[in-house]
Amino acid sequence: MIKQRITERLGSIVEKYCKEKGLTESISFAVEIPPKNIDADFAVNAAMLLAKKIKANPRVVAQEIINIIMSEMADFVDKADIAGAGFINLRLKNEILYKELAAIIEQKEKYGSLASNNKEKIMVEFVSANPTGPLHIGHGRGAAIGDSLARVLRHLGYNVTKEYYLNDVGNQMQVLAESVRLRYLQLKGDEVPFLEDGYKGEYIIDIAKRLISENKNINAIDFKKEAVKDILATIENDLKDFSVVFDNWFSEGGIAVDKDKNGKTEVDKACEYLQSTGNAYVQDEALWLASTKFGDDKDRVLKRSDGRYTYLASDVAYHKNKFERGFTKLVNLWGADHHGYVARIEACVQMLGFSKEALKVLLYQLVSLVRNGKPVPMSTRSGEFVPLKEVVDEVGKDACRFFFLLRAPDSQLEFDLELAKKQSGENPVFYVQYVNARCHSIFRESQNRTDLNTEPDFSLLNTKEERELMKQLSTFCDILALCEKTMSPHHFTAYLIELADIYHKFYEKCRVLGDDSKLTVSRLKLIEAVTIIIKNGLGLLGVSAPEKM
RNA sequence: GCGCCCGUAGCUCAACCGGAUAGAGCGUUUGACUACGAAUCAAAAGGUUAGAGGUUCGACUCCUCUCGGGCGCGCCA
Repeated sequence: MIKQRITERLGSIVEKYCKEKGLTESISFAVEIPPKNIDADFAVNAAMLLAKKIKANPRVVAQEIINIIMSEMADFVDKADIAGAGFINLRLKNEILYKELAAIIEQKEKYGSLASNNKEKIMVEFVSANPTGPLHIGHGRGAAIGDSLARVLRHLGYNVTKEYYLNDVGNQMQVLAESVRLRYLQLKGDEVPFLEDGYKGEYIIDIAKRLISENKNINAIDFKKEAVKDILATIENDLKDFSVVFDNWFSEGGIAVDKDKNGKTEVDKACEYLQSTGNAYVQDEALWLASTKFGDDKDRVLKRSDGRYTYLASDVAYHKNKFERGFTKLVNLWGADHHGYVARIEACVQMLGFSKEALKVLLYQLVSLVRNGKPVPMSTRSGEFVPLKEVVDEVGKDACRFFFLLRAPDSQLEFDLELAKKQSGENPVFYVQYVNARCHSIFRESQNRTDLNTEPDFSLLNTKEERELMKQLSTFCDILALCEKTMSPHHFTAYLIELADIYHKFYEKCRVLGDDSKLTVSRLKLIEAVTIIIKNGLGLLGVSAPEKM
């Protein structure tokens, strides 16, 4: 928030300066956090950029801008000086930090929320794993990223819907049904061979066992329906244990199977619409999507020559449906193995009359598993996959989510199962949670004091450690903005680790419960703000903030 | 063969539109508990940012090429 305000005010100063120098347009400069060895709160590169434009000495330009800053932003800036090639380094007035501290304490969990001015309807679609087996660890990464992103966007005031797209039609469903049926027969004693490409997991046998225990006639059993029912229940439960709850589960059957009064499905209608607008055409008895018109490298089949639709046709109809439900921004979170699909779905969105920006496809790299130094294959059909549930049960939901969000989605993530199972301080989540526990321990201890019935005076918070702490607390909003800009919540893990680091240093140097009542009360307020930010930040990541550990 | 992503400390990874001495955690070494939780802190060691060239005041970041890893290239989902 502070950074944003500084940027705005500097913007008008720079603009004014540009006019004075006869430039027709202003420049876009950056306000940054300087490296740790520099004793300043913010660094501005405007002078260097301007110097280039007006062909002047950057340090001279910097001095001229500093003169304006010192006269126009005296309420904000304590000190401004030139460094290096022409950086303008600013030191904030402490009063600004005190004000921010007060805002955190007053607004609590609402701090940083912009609920009033932003109501855009956003859909975040993620996980969307086929209902053919339990979620594995790769789905977990998508779940953690998607859910946390949704939490961040909600905190920023967007009207967010989390949706799971359910591919409950198609070949794989037949294979699933057949897999269960064959297991059922085998359990009954028939020596039928199993499908080579069938689903070989133990859960298939469990489903068959349940069906046998219900003692129904085999002809009365809808194997597909029963299998999907059990598997979905498992998926939903595993997600719940991972603190992920969807607002909506969208069935592909609803658009590919269900028909309106004219006997048409939504997929039929979407394809007709594309044809009517010249974006789909018939060739070799198949219906093609002219996706090359919007940047794809080849056109794609929507309807095969035998009359069956492809998966893409359903997906077109699905995205059309999303827009029809009033969403103006769609976020799709896909595993990187689907990246070849991005171009064609972006083409679809444009064919449906929306801008390319209305859809954001986020790819996350797959998780590679290591167990005892050996890579673990992860195909759902191999029967050797590692379920999300197994890892969550062993390392805990908090550690698991934090771990997934520790890295940028673009990075391949190596998940060492043996390492993840170690429930020790090696996991950074404990380091962050420990801050909260320590603060609450002090709160409990402070109950024994009778002299704390006085108003805080923030101006007593003037050590280097306290100032660092207040600064870090005040950048919470900047991290929110960064997550929005990059559409990734992972910045919060780094932020919280840094906050924890600063807090622990503060803890060593500044005793909270001291002889001076006024100072004690002020520091109690400071660490109250710390607990608020830790709890908010961890909350955005779907991680708990225990008061005792 | 073509396309997308990645390559940063021993390991796993950060680095906010291109910015200052590239940062954390783990691991290693050495210190610190008779006041709020040592799940902590202080200090040390560890780097030609895969390689080569280019753009510029300035490149981990942008461009070109090479090498290496992952993934994708079907009238499958």
